[in-house]
Amino acid sequence: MAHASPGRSAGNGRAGREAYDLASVLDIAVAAFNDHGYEATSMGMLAQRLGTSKSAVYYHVSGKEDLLRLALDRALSELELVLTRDGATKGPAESRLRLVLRGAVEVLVKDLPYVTLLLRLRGNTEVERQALERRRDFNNAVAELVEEARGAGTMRSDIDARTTTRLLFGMINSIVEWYRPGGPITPDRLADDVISVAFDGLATAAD
Amino acid sequence: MAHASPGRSAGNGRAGREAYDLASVLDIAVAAFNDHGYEATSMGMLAQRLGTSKSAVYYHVSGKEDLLRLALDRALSELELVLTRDGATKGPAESRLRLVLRGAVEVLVKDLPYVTLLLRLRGNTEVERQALERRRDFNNAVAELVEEARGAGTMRSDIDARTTTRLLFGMINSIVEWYRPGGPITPDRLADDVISVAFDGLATAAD
DNA sequence: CGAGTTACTTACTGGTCGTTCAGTAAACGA
DNA sequence: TCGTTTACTGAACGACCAGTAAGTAACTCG
Repeated sequence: MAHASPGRSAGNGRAGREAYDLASVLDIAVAAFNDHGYEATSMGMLAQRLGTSKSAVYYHVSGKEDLLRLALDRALSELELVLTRDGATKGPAESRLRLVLRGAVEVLVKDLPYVTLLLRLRGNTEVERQALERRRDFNNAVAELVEEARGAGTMRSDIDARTTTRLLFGMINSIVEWYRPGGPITPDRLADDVISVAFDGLATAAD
Repeated sequence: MAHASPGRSAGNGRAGREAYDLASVLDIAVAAFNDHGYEATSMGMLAQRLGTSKSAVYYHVSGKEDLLRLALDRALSELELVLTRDGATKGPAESRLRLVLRGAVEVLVKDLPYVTLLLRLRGNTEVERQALERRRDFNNAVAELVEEARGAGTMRSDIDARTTTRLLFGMINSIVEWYRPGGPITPDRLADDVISVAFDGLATAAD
């Protein structure tokens, strides 16, 4: 029984049968993890969604935790790349901050399921704890930009810096809970809106 | 072996042995649910945290889902009460909105673990779906206040109303992920900060 | 001191979990 | 066609899961 589902790669010059490629397996695994939670997702459920058997999955990955590790690494790598983009390392702190925030929103939308998984971690296994540490490093990098912008006088300083950063991330990260690509709002527009609300607030501009 | 742990109620005039009271069982269950996720938390784990046996837990509650239902009902009831507070039903839309948001932050802090559990729901069981529906009703009530305030001209209208409300909730709800009572920031100050950032933004006031 | 009520304990059931293993079907090069 | 490599299949394993059944210890009341 040949499977016609996407994610198959055949005729690639290698010997042996056609196979699922890892990326497809990962996509489906991440979707399942987000639907039911990582721990509550069984390997049997993954196999069912892939249209194969449990043991077939084990041919591609070494175990359940391996899938989680691969998925989290993808999300984190993309986020970390944002910090090294042109414009994120030079210039006034506020414009660097805006650029990094915009980049974060873009990554969040582009790899929505992967970042969603990352943002829901609780840190109960070593894999999760290491991912949380990398995420904390990213957050700290952004927090430093906030501090710099406060020092430069372009951001308000009447509120605790940590609180500021956390509220900022709270707003941005919440996107994974409701934004779905293909809707009326483009990713570009979303980034504009988020940054505008974050910096200027929801009240009518008072000038 | 008499247990000296808190959450025991003895000498209350009833016949029979002293017992855990439901509130303590619920507190510990909610903490465990938040640590590991609801589905990944076993009744055995709950029993261990309570210092009893699995079947002892079943004497107090009819099952695992019952614990979830009780916990979610508590969080939702408190949030719904905020909508009926004095000042939340009369007056200008913006001040009503500010009052409701402040109330939401207060409930969020007072019943932090319970609201945390509510905010992490995925809707995989009937109990979860019903709780999500009540939560959506609450969100819609706040969304109406936002619409009114926009109509009155006190809130900016250049950004989609749904997006506005979602970013607002994103910021507020993120509190459960980092705020811990007993720290340097009082709940009152937290509410002030959140509402100030939401309405006026993070940029230095331009006047 | 019983009698009655409450709050358990110990032992167990059927089912599901992540993972493994021995065997095999399908594609390839020679 | 044959041998090799690749990608599986189906069955099984021990551990753990939510929930149950039957017995019993602890307490109050009369």
